[in-house]
Amino acid sequence: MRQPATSARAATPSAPGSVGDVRKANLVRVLSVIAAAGEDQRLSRADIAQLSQLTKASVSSLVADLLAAGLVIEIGVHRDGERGRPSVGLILNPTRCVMGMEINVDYIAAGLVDLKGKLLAHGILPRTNHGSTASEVLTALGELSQTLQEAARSQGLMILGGGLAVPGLVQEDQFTVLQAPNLGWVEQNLDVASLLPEPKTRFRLFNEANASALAQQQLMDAQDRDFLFVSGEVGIGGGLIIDAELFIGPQGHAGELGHVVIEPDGKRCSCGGRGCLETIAGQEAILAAAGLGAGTDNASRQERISQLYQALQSGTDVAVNAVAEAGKSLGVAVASALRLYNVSTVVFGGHFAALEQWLRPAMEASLHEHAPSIADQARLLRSPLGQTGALVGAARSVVGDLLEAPYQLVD
Amino acid sequence: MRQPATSARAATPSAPGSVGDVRKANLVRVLSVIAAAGEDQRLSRADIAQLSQLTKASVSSLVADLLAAGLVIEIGVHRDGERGRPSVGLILNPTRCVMGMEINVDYIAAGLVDLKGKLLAHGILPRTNHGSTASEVLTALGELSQTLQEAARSQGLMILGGGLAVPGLVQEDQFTVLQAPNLGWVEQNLDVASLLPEPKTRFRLFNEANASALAQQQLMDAQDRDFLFVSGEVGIGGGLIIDAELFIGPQGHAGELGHVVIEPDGKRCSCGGRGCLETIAGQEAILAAAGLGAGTDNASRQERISQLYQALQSGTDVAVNAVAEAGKSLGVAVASALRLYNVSTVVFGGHFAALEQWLRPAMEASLHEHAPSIADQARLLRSPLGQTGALVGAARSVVGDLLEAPYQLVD
DNA sequence: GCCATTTAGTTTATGTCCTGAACTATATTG
DNA sequence: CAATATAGTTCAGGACATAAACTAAATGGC
Repeated sequence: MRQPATSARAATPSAPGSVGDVRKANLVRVLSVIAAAGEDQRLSRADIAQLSQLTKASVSSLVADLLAAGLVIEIGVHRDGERGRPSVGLILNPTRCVMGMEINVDYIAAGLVDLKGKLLAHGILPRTNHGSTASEVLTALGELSQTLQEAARSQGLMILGGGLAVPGLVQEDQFTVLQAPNLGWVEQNLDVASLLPEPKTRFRLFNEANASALAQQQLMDAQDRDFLFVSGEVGIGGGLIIDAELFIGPQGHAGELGHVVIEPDGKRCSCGGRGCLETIAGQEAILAAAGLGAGTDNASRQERISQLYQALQSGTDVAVNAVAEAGKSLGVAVASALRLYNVSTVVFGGHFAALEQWLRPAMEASLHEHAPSIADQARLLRSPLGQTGALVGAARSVVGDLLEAPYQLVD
Repeated sequence: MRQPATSARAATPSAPGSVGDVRKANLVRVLSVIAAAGEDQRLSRADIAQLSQLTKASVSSLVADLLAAGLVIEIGVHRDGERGRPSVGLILNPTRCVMGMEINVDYIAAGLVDLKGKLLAHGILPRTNHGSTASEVLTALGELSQTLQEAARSQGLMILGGGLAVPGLVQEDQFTVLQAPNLGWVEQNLDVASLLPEPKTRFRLFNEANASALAQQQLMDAQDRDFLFVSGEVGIGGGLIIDAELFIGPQGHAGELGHVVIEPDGKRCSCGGRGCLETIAGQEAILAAAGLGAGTDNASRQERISQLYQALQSGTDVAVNAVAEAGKSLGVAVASALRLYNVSTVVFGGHFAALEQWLRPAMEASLHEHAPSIADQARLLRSPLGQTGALVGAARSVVGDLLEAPYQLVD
């Protein structure tokens, strides 16, 4: 069971090498040119020919297929003030979309993302998922999905596929969650068939940090082709983008920054190890260090987190120090990760984004202390992604798959 | 799914998408089938047609081009005991080769590697390169190369390209060594033009650990498509193979295991950081911990290393403990790296291979302590590569490039 | 108002390359 | 020596990109 390892993409058809493959490749080429166009840009066939290095004749023929497949539509345009025959604008079909979904510890979410990667509609439902079985959660998510499917119908949107993000290790090809300690799941098989209406063309399962990294990618400059996204949720996840592609490693679990060893003689971790980053910079670890550990005042985690922010705002030493300590450890983990991956940009999301002002000084100092030769080029960014980040990323990745295999939709 | 950055291969021609590209792809396909054949296997055109999924007609035509390019030769075969027209055997041209070279701290080396990846001839010249300028070392290497070129001439071998491995960070596209602290080099531009005879088709520069990883790959089972090679030389390098391709990261420096942070409050490292693996498990660190630090008895490093092995053989506590301590730290670094890369096989080369029996127990214990959930699946192997490893790997990689771009040689 | 100019897009002839089927070449078996 | 089996080549046909010619539809100058 060989997995496409580094990107989990439907690899270029490696079957025979016939002339037909050229057309497949060129369909992708044309489509990617159209997809890369700016928001209000309406490329003509002539523009595409120039950008894609194909001839006008080829482009016309390829575009005809894409129109037939419904991936692209024509928009008549009369360019004022210029001579010559006016061009016909071509854009990605705005009525085609993909459903993105997320199951997190404290909520479920779903939304519709168009072929441009824009979130058209979404719903977030608070829900305590820890302890629920997968099927219970999926039932709730299925209802949320139904609501969005109706919204899609009323707006004339066609749903072409779906992506689901969960906070844990996944085995994508079998729709299985291998481990999601924060959900209390071990080896849960997800029956995702009911989440989407027919005809879906593709459904994929993602780790939450990986999906968020994909969403973050959309927000970055086009030249930022490499970065590490660090997701501070209940656990600490990581998603790595290399050469503008998600790098997931041989079994799809690369980027697990939360279990990088920071203190060889440190505390026991939930993973069974010792001294992992999560034991110092995980949500519960920070809370505990700030004197707000589980059980304090019988408060829920949400309440304790609120208390933490209050304490930070008022400058309470124990809280400030707890976060600074986490920042120091994050700096160490980042130093090692940057060395191993050879990336120079790190984007922090989740509670790390929220804690930024208290985290950053210690983190930067630690990075300079432990890897001065790369610290100066390193960029540490705060992610603006909110609760919809993971679902958008999951959907966007499925959109990417569709755009890279348009011939599956061409008759 | 573009791939260039992660594998540094001559990417599939991403220019226009013409019918001619099909032929290029099919040339590669046919050639890779021939290259994948066993040592004594002589595939016929019919065999190739079956294995490559192409028709006999196509294969005949493609093979004709490969014969013309000199990459493949025919060997007449009469298969006894079978009916039908006998087949004509096809094998990679055994008279084509690539020169692999290495500059290390204590020696320079060069050798000829055929298209099958076999080392045909080689020379190793002890030389203290630390302190020499790049041009001095290259002059010496050029002489060694001349010797091998004469050997090649006398055996009728044609040299198609070359690869050079150095113990440091390289910028391949400019033939520049950015840093090689153990050679005392900073930003050295290598004038490699004189190292090879014309017509060379390709020359590449490698980090030593990366090149060794490529050589190790040749020794692994075909299904071992992912592993981390850890090279214990004067420094500690790493080479990562993902999905049977070298992963070098955005700037080509991924895998720097030597500067993973093991002890956040540890010793200052030569890289400027603190607590890096090299400060504990580097050659000098182990020697120092064993009471054989630089300057001891005015002995050279080679002599001190000999003393270390003697002390280990006789069970001297301080030496045994020094190596065990290094093993523990290696276990920590490996735990983090396996988590970040999601590979499960690690191969140890250089002095780590030599120290295996003293290193392994502590390393395994440490890995189980710090990452028990993955330690059981992890395989820690000892590399049998000797001093020719890096040069073979560098050459083999260039061979791979040639076999993946045969159309450059086809008229 | 008309014609030259300009740009968009289509049509057509051509060449490349793969495919499948027919065909040739060369062996073994009875 | 004929039947059979396997290897490899030849040839007609189709898919596709290309370049150049051609049609379509606007603007601008006179």
